[in-house]
Amino acid sequence: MGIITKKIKGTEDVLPKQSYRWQFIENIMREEAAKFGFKEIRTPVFEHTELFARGVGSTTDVVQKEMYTFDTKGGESVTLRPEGTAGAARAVLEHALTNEGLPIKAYYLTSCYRYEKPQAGRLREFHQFGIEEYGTSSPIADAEVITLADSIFKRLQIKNLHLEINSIGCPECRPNYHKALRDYFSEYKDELCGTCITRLDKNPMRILDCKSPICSKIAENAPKITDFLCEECESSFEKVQSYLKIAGIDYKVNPAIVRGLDYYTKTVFEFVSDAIGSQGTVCGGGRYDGLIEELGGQHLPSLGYAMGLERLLMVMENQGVEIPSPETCALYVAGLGEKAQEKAFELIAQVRSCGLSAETDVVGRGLRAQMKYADKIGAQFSLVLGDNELAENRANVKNMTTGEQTEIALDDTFAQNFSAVHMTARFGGKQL
RNA sequence: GUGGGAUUAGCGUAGUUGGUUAACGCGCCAGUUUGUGGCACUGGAGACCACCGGUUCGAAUCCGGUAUUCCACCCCA
Repeated sequence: MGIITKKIKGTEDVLPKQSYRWQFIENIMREEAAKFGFKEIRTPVFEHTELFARGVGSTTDVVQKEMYTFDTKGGESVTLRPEGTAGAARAVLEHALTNEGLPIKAYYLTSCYRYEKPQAGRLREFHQFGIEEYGTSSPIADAEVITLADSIFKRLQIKNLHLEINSIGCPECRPNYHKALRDYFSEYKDELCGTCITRLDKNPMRILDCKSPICSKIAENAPKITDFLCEECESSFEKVQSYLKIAGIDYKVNPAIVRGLDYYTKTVFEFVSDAIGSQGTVCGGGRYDGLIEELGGQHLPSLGYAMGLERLLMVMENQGVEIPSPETCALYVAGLGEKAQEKAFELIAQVRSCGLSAETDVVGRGLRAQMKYADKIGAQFSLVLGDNELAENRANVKNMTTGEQTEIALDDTFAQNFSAVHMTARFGGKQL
């Protein structure tokens, strides 16, 4: 296959036959977000590289080795967004949205780009639904956004998701914890894996997350963040948990949950599925109270998360969740000859303006082939137009499921009458 | 970036002591006389056997490299 007919590594096409699956979950996300008072924000697919370096954190893997960065003709460095929060935060600052009242509640539904090696549940272009809430430090907000995620998963009929939460402290208490971790792990410096030795300096919390058997063995007895949280962080974490209980959401505190993006503080959480292989995190997020300040704004406590659409779809597929099929064509009009084609063209226009879908032949097929096509696209009704029908100005509308035929006049009342027949067949005569 | 598996028509597959027209199912297109789909039958289109190179009289088949894909590590959604 030549290069021009081959998609770029790590990207996916969503074909016409499949797109309804995406639309299904996207619609649910939009609806649930609206119920919780979140409005969509759309930001550009690329931003100044510096925004991600500052926002996401220049020491993170995402920034260091996974960004699609390039220079424009004007000589500025821009980057395809590797995640959604930085752009949203930038927009909040740029448009001074804080002046419109707090909290600012927004969601996004977009593509993101990371130059990673593709595998199950991981692509280079992938799609996220994300929640952003700026201007609240209250634990009730933490619980609310988690509740929103939970209600989306419920409507998606996803089973066996585990919510794991943790608190990674704030700039007040985290340094103490980092120190304790460094002291502890330094004892084992000879045994730790290579990457963990670098982590010792840069971000010792990541060692807790290491999958190497030796490191994770050592990490078992490492100091726990929960013993180092300051009063503020501790009480906040407790309140988040009590609100989750009120909401009836099961969770597990997992001290090993450490986010890989630098902006997180206090509450962090993940929803994890075991149905899709090793990339099981279907939703991840938490608080980022320092982000807006980091980007040059005033202190504005904030939080949010993102869920991966591809991963969600994979879970649903593996769990056999039934996604309602899209409506099929209500009426297919088969025409015999040019006169009939013209009439067919006129009739389908009439039906469409009545709010129903209608099609006719556009490739010049014979009657039999047209009927086969009508069957293939799942047309609910069909109608054959020939000389007889044109002469009498009447035709039979055929119910493709039952074979039953109903005679309808081919005049201005056609669409109305067809609509009535269609309605009767679909809803058993009950008008909605 | 590291490691393992895979790669034959649109899709799913068959094809080993290397031998000439690469097979099957599904799908697609058309027909089965006269104006009606699903079933059945008939016919047709569609593959330089991922790419490049090597071994050989001869390679889909053996060897090497590249690409892509799947899976795992890393990291994350």
